Amino acid sequence: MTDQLSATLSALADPTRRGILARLATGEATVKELAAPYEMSLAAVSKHLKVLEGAGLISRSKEAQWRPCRLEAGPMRDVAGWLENYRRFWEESLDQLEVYLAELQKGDPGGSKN
Amino acid sequence: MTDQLSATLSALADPTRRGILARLATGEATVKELAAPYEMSLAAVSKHLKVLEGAGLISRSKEAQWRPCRLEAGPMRDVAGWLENYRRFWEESLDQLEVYLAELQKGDPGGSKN
DNA sequence: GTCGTATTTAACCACAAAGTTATCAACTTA
DNA sequence: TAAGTTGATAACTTTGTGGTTAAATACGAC
Repeated sequence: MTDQLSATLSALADPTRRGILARLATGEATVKELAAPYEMSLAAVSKHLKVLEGAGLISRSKEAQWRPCRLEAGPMRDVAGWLENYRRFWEESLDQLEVYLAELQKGDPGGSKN
Repeated sequence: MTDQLSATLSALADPTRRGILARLATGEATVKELAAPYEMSLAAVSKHLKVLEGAGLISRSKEAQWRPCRLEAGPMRDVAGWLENYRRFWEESLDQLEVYLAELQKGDPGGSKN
């Protein structure tokens, strides 16, 4: 799992980490603040932050004894870009569903035109 | 990792599995065909396919002793949808970069207008 | 310097993931 | 029926992940 895209997807695959990102979308926050909504220990959240930082999804600054985190959405752009390769497939399948539904409504006159 | 989005992201986080999906984007393929590009055993690829199927990213039909796989891109749409929540952040950061570069070119007359 | 707060690190545990080889099952064909 | 092909499954090993508690670090306040 050495490549960047894998690291990003893997970081995003955890609901706790996605929750942290959602919180950071509203602005910077300290580790303690980020940990508040979760029942797990602060150490566990700290590890999640390390994963997110490793994937480049957050950055951390220093401010006295606090280490405020901020969202860095750059890597998500890469994911979105990769997904674009497949957009036509999920749109296509919608199209096919629409075609199917249309055929149903017409009473299927000529059902299989392929 | 019970939720659908986590399952999808986790399935996509593996480069072998993404390779398999890329191959399937060109059309249906059997397990053996999908395994050909990789050095790992057929059993390992079979497990990857199970993960992809579990995430709803592929479907498998039966055809004699073959089990041809096809791409099912539906779950990717959910990922793309989730990512949309963050698009403004990566676009915003690009904007800020552009602003910064523009200021540099102008020789920074009034550098910090915030 | 000591105390309290914020955060990280270390050591550990349980479990899941990714791979292996060997075996089994389903199907086609001779 | 026997043999070959395709694929899945079982048992196992290794490594990674997500969590724990306890100790260490960094800083501000007193």
